[in-house]
Amino acid sequence: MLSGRQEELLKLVIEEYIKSARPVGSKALCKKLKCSSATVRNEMMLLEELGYLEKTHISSGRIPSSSGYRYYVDNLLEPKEISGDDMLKLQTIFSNNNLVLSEAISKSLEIVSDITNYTSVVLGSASKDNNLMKVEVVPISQNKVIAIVITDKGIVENKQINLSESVDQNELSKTTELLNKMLVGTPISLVPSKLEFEIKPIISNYVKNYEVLYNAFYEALSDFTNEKEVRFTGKTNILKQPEFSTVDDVKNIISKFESKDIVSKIEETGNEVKVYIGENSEFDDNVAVIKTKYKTKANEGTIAIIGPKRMEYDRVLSMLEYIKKHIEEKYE
Amino acid sequence: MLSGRQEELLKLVIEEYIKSARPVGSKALCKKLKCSSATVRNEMMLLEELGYLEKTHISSGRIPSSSGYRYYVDNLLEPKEISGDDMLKLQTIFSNNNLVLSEAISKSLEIVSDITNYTSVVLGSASKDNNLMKVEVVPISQNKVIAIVITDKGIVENKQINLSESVDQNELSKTTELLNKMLVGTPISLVPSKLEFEIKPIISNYVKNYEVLYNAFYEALSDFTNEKEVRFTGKTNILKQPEFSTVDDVKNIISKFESKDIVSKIEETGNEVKVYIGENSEFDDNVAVIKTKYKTKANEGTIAIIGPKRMEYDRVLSMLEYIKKHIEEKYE
DNA sequence: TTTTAGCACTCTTCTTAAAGAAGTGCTACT
DNA sequence: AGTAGCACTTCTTTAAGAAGAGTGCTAAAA
Repeated sequence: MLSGRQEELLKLVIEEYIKSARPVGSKALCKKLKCSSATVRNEMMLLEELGYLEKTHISSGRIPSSSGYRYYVDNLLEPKEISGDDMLKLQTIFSNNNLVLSEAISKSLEIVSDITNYTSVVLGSASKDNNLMKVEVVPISQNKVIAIVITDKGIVENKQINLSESVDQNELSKTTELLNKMLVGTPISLVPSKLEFEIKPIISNYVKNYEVLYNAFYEALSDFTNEKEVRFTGKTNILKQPEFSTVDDVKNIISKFESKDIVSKIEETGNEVKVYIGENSEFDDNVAVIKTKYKTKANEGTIAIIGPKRMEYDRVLSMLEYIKKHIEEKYE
Repeated sequence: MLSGRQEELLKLVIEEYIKSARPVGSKALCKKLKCSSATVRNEMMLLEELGYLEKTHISSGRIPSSSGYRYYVDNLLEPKEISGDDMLKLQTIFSNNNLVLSEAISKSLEIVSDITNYTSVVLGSASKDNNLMKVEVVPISQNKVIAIVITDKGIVENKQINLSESVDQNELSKTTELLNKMLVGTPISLVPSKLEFEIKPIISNYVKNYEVLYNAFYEALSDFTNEKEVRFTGKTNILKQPEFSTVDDVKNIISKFESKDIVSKIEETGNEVKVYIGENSEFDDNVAVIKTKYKTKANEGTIAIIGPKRMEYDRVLSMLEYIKKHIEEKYE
């Protein structure tokens, strides 16, 4: 357990480092702690032994370690209200009634990204408790049809299908009718198995190209579950941070942004706004990720801010909380 | 006009520089030109005076200037057939009949990007000569409907609409019916004005929420014309090129990739495969862009490869030509 | 027992110098 | 016209020294 002064010191070091991005020396903190630099040094040694502070080299000032930040976020950060300025900017989004959910999310994260110079990510995903509302098959030429699937939450997916032979108009509408009759109201996740085991046996008798149609629907439906859209804003913002000052750092972080498994790395399951620091972020040792899941009736997904470990935690936390709350209220 | 030997020399310098990425000295070319380094130097001076070669400093070897590359591409590049290996890889795409246009394009450019280590861009855009095939309005809750627009080229757009008051089911289907009757077959570009001037007067009498519906359709339709999708592959590939060795170079090029007006910078109007070098590329002084427009019945757009000026022009040219040709044939 | 002053020490950063390499331009010769 | 030779320029690398920042430790003061 840290003493009051040690906590105070840790806090000062971190906040100073967040501002300046350079190691903090003992002298700089004398006045604020009302003691001499020697005393500060002694305390710093202790904090270093405990793993909260580090040195970049033997005679440098101190920088916070990942667990230093961790301690700071968990224990030292007073639950700060969102600042008036920041709130004002976000309000322009949530007071606009013409925006649909995805726009509101994108735009509000854009604001965060702009004013903080960090990078934001939205991981949109259609929630799995969509129910099928309507199926439509529209022929657009001799051997091309479009399968359209609409859910009760207002999500529309479509898939173009090339048929090997031309399909009879009648067969098509019969199929569609049947599909609608049997599928409307079914949770999307159950549709594929229903297609396979309940509908296929009935319909395969009198529709020649059933296989093809089946596949097309299968693909259109899999877009709901598989395809999680990732939207970045301000990918280059984070490069303005002084921690990315070498070519390799920059290349490294950029290629992480582009990497295929970004989804699994960003996706959040918890319901609170959480802070992941460094190694802990699963993303990159040199960044912190603040993220949360949002959940409305129609959708759920993750919103995240990626910044240097030396990040304005309180500010970002309060903004993300504000956004999450308003999204969930407004699009409930 | 350049002498035979001068052309030969220019070609050798460029090809050597493309391989090595370092200034080419006179000694390196003696054997190939069967003369002494002094002679090579004399010719080099001449080529420098003509603006085709440059020095990085007073006693360095030569590197090609933008107009050097230009001359090379326009006059020295024998129209090279695509190499067997490259062709083989691309054939896997075009022999697959399950791919729709946009997938085929993306995947083939992915291949180019992978094997060349340059960055590729696809600028997809629904062609304007889509005709409206079907309009659908699906209510999903009390005061939410989805407007769906389908064209004869198989493009589907949808827009969710929040209605201020709940809409009568009957009114909705009447409206939809009318819209279909009057709009089917209309070129997409003409739909808005038709909506405004022909349909509005008729319908506004007996549908309360006509304004809202109108706006929704308007927005769904504008997605066809406005929204040009930009898809990059291998954004980080180009960073492997040695010309991007300083932080600023990297940051600079990355932020160009992210910039808003990327569309206008990449979009190509010409029908051939064209090469833009350096300043000429409109994109960045340090890159070359090879691009062409593709055009099928349903779509048109631009495909482009962005690489260093020191790019394997012949290879990329032949691959892009191959891709363009096969796309246009296959999806004609 | 806690705090402080003082000092030697370490490591970084900046500047300068010197040595080596690469390659040119020019002159004079073939 | 082509070539050999050489002085010259510039870059790159390495080394060395000086200045600056900040530490850890010791011993004295509170």
